[in-house]
Amino acid sequence: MDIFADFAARVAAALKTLYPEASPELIARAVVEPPRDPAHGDLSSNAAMVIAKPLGKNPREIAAALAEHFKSDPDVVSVEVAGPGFLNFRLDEPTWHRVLKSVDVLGEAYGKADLGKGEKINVEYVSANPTGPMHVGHTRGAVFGDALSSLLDYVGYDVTREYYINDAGGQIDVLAQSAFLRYREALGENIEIPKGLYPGHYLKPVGEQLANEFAGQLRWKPEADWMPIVKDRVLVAMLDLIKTDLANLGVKHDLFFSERTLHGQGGDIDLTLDWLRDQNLVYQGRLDRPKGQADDDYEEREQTLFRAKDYGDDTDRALVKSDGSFTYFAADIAYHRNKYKRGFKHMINVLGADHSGYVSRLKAAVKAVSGGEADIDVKIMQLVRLLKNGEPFKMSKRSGDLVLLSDVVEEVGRDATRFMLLYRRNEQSMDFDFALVKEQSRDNPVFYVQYAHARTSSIFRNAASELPALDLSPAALSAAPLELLVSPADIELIKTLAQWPRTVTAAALAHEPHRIAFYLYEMAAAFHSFWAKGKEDKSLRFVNPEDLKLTVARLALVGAVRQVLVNGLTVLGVSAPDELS
RNA sequence: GGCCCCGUAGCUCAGCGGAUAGAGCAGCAGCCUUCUAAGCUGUUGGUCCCAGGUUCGAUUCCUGGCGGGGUCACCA
Repeated sequence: MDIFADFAARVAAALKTLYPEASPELIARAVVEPPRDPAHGDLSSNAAMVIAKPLGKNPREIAAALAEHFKSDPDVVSVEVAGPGFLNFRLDEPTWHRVLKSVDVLGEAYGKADLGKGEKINVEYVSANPTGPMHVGHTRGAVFGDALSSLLDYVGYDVTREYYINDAGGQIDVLAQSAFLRYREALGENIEIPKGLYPGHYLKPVGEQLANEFAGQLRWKPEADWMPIVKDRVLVAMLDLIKTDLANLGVKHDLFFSERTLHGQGGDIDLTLDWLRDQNLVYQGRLDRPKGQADDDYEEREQTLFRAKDYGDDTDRALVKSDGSFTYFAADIAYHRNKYKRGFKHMINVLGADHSGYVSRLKAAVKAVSGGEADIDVKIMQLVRLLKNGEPFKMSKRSGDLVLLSDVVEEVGRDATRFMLLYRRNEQSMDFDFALVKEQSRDNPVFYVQYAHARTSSIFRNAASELPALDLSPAALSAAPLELLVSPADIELIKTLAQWPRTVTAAALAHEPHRIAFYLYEMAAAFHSFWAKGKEDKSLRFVNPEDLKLTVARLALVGAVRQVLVNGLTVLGVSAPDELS
C-alpha cells in the first residue's frame, strides 16, 4: 500500500464533499507528501492552499474545515493546520503496522504500480556504432537506459528495450576496409593500418576468420566484390563484441534494430520520404551558413530538406547528402516512423552529451511521423570524466587511447559501476574516480546499500542458529504480531519503508532512476541506524531470546527492509549479496 | 554567435512551487568483551552565481546577465 496515495485520495474526496464547486483539475493539484520537518507530522497536504485562491476563500479556513473533516478518520491521531494553510496529519500505530504488513504480503510487488496501464513504450539506448568494442563513454547511457527500462516495467509499462545498429554509414565501409587489411595480414602480408582506418587489434580475429573461410579467394578481387562479404562478417563480429560487453555489464536489449534494413529501394526511408512529400514536409532549399566558427569546406547548395522548423526545431534539416545518399537523420526519421507503426506511442531515447543538438530535430521527426500522436523523451547523458586519484585516466592496452567498458567493469566490478553511474542525475556531468569507487569503499554508496542487505541476511542467519525452534517461514512472518513494534525506532523504520511506492512513482514519471538509488541509500541508512541502537538498548535488538514474539515481529520488519532493498536493487540491476566478501 | 546542460556547505552532490535548504566526504568530539565497526552517535560549516519578474509562497517556474562544460551544413 502507498499511504501517501491513499491519503491523497482521502483528501481529494474530502475536498469534493466540502467544496463541490472545485473542479477536478483543481483538486488534482493537491498533494500529500512527507513534511520536510518530521516534527510537523507524518503526512502533509497543501490542499487548502492550492484551492483557496480560485475559490476566493481563506486557505486557513479551508484547512480548518478539512481538519474538522479528518477528525473522524480512524487512522488519524491528530490533524493540525500550520503556517499558511498546511494540513499536517499524524497517523496511529496500527496504520503503520498495516503498511509494514503490506510489504510482507506484497513482497516483490510492493512498490509496483500501474502507471503504464500496459501501454507500449520503446526505450532506445546504447546504439553504439558497431565499429569495435564499447568504450567507457557508452557506459552511462547503457546503464541508465537499462535501469530506466526496468523501472518503467516495474510500474506497468510494456517496455521494449531497443538498440539501433548504425550499420549503414560510411564508417562501416571503413571498418570493412580495416578488416580486409587484417585479412591480408592473416594471409601473411606485413600490414600497417593507415590513418583513417580502424587500427584496433580486435579486428585481427575477424581477419583470421576471413582467411580461414576464404583462404586467398578475396585477396585480388575488386573492392566492390569483397566489400559486402567482409562487411557482413565484420558487422556480426563487432556486434558480438558489443553484446559481450553489454552482458558483462548486465545490460539487456529485446531488439537490435539494423539501420541497413531501412535503406534500399522501396525501403522504409523511401516510403517515409514519399509520405513526408505527400504531407508537404519536404522541399528543395538552401540553409543559412552556420554562424560561429567558419567552416572552410562549407559549400552552400540546394538540399532536400525536412520542415523541422514547423515542429519546433531551430532550422530545417537535410535529408540527402551531396553524394546522393541519405543522411543519418533521414534514416532516423524512418526508424522512428517504424517505431510508431509498431505501435509505440511513447518513446524514450538515451543519448550522449554530444547529441544534445540532435534533440529538437528528433522531437520534430516524431511529431511529424505520428501526426502528433506519439511522444518522445530524449534523455541526454552528460559527460563522465574518468579519473584515478583525481588525475585524468587512461588505461586500455588493447585499443590505444580508448578506455574500454570491459576495462571498467573488470577494474571496479559490475555493481559498483552501475550504482555509481546511477547515483547522479543524468543532466549532471560527473567524475568517475576509480580509486574512490574501488579502494575507498566506504565512500562508495553501493557497498553501503549492499551491506545493509547483507546485514538483513546475517540477522536471519543468526536468528536461525540462536533460536532454532523459532518458525521463520514466510507464513510465520506474515502472521507476526506487528502490534508489538511500538518503539519510535520501529515506527521510524516503517516510515522509510512507506516512502518506497511514492519514490518509484515519482522516479518513473520523471524518467529519473537516480531517485531509486538515493532512496536505497536512505533506506540503508535508516536500517544501519536501527541496528546500532540495538547495541545500547537490548530491547531494540532484532533477535531477542527473552521475547520470542517481539523477535518474530522484528524479523518481519527486517524482512520488509530486505524486500525493499531487493526491489530497488533489482530495478537498478545491482545484485543484493547475502554477505560481503 | 545560436542551441543544450551545469552553478546549492571546504569538496562531491540530493532537493517534488511550500514551512527553519539536506546527505556523503573532509574537520572536530565520541562508540568495537557487539545481531559483521564496509557500521553508528553528536558537532562545525550556506549571499542556494547575480538582477528582475510571476506567485499567498521561488533553491525550484519565466526573462536578462555572469561563470564552467558540451555542441553547431554534409559525419554517425
